[in-house]
Amino acid sequence: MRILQLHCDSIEYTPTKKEIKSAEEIENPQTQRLEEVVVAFVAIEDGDDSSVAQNAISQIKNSMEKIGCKKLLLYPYAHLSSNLAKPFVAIALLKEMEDGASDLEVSHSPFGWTKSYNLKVKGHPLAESSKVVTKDSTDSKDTELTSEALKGESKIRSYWKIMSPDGVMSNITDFDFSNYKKLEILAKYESAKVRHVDEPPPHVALMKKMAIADYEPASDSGNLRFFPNGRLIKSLIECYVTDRVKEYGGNEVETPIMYDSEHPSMVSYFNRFPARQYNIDSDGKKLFLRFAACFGQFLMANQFQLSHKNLPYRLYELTRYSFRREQSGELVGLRRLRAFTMPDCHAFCKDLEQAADEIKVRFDLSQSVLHELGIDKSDYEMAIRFTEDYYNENKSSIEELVKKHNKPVLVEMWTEKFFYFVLKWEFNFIDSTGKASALSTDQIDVENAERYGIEFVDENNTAQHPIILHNSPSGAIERIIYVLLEKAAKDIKEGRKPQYSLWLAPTQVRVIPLKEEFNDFCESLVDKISSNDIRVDIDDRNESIGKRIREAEKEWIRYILVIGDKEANSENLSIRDRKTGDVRELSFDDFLDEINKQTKDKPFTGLNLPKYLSKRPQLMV
RNA sequence: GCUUCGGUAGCUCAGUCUGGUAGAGCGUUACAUUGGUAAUGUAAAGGUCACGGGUUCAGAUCCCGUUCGAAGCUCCA
Repeated sequence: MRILQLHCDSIEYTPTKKEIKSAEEIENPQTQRLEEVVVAFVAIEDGDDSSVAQNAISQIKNSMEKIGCKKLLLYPYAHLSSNLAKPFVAIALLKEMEDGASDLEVSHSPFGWTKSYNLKVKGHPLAESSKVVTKDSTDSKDTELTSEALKGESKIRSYWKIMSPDGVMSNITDFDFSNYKKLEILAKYESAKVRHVDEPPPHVALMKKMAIADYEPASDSGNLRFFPNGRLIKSLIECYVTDRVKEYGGNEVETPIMYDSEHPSMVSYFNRFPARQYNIDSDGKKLFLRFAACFGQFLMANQFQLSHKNLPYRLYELTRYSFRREQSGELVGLRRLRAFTMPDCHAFCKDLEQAADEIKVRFDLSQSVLHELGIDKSDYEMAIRFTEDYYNENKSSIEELVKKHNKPVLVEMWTEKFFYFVLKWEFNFIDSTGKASALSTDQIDVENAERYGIEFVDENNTAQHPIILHNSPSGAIERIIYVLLEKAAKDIKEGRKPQYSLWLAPTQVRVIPLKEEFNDFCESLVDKISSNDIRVDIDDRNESIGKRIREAEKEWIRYILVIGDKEANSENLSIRDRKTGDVRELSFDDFLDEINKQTKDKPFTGLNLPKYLSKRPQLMV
């Protein structure tokens, strides 16, 4: 950071025009005049951080004390350096310096504007000085860039409670958890931050063994690859969630995966929520990979002409991918990734009342989607967080959500609004190692409509900012697969057969010819079955019948048809049902019915592997 | 990101403490076998012991660094 400090009789400056896109918004670009003031021209350089800003402001304050001046103007002045920091960093640090001098009469001239100015510098020896403050010259115990938002977060004050379905709140220490063990884990996990695990989560081995997904060493950590089985499962889940959101009223859109971090909306957002994101330098443009679908949808909604009659209006996108550069130590299998697929549905509502109605609809949608994916209420615990003010004014609508869940929920009450939302709920899956992971979530956002300039015209023909809800009905798709695999691992551990929901099974029916001479018969049988939208394959390998059945079992294939003389000459099919382990006789049509009943209302896609096992490479053991 | 532990055949792992010819099972390939509801038999191929450096007559083994993974911490808009 470079500073030119001048003790002036007076300064007069006039903002004339914005120099960069991310220039600070100002109310009135009028001429400002200050008298008996220290003007600090400041250039914030690449690499400067919070510690540099603190150091700089304390040096300025020191010298001001010497000359006995109480008035400070921070004047962002790019021309002192050729190695400037990114604007959003600069704005944050400037703000931090201003806050650090709140005991003085302090102000700053607008950032990012061309200004004309006129100043009269005093004639005493200490009137002019320059300073260079760098990280090296600063005691750098805090090397991370700490913005106001991050510092604010550590200062957040909140109270943890448990709310029963009847709306009664109790302290965590008073609540009887004996019937709610998982809620107790969540409560301890969140509030006391108690975590101890000494084994890797079992889904990591399963995702490889079942040839679903694996780490890709040639990429960055947390960027997985999905094998044909995994792609098929993921694709079906993606389709299903999208279908359900569209049915609810979401309009699917597609937006870019990278954004300009110097775009004004981003600057303001980053200033509030500095992210760990992937950055890309492209021809001098500072791009970042999106970490949510919010930007794309908000920037799009900004262009829409909205009337109160259009609301609630719902936009939806399934991001493949969202990127978050999570700390390397936090990445695990399919639970926590750096690149993940996230359904994200925003509802623009005209006021808090409409938002409270809308959030109920989405709450039901989320529970229903999870249920159909194979995740029941008993598998997750609900947490709800809100500001004290929101609670006092909307008590009954909060209680209604808790009542819908019909189990006690973890409550976090914030004394102030720290984030952009006033309420947030989420469903947390607790795995066998006691780790909590959020699945579905919804938020009531009262800030971003203004930040992104989203407006609707109300009944009185006045422009207003809508309230925005942020719902992911399922949470990340990878995380859904993680939950399904963790549940399967639990089944294995407790002696039950793990299984896929039939609509998600990579192979639904396997046909095994007893001898080569039945291959033709099997071929036509398989064609007949697959023409009814069923994923069926043929194990034509030269292996014993026992071995081929065993391998089908290991792949969790629900139905096995062994074809020999008896079957080739029979009207009926002999079906080995893995669920029971028995062999049943069924007519072809009854068999189709049985399958269709289980896959009804679910998306279908064809077999994603070679039809013949003899043509299939082994991907994983 | 920090601390700790780990990386040996395609996979799962022994061997490392105590330095001296690279091991097993599964899988793969070939041949035989044509089966009746959870593993047919025989044989073969397959390894710069993660990468780079050091100590030593000699390093998978001991030491240092890097990288990837795991657990804990921190974090999760």
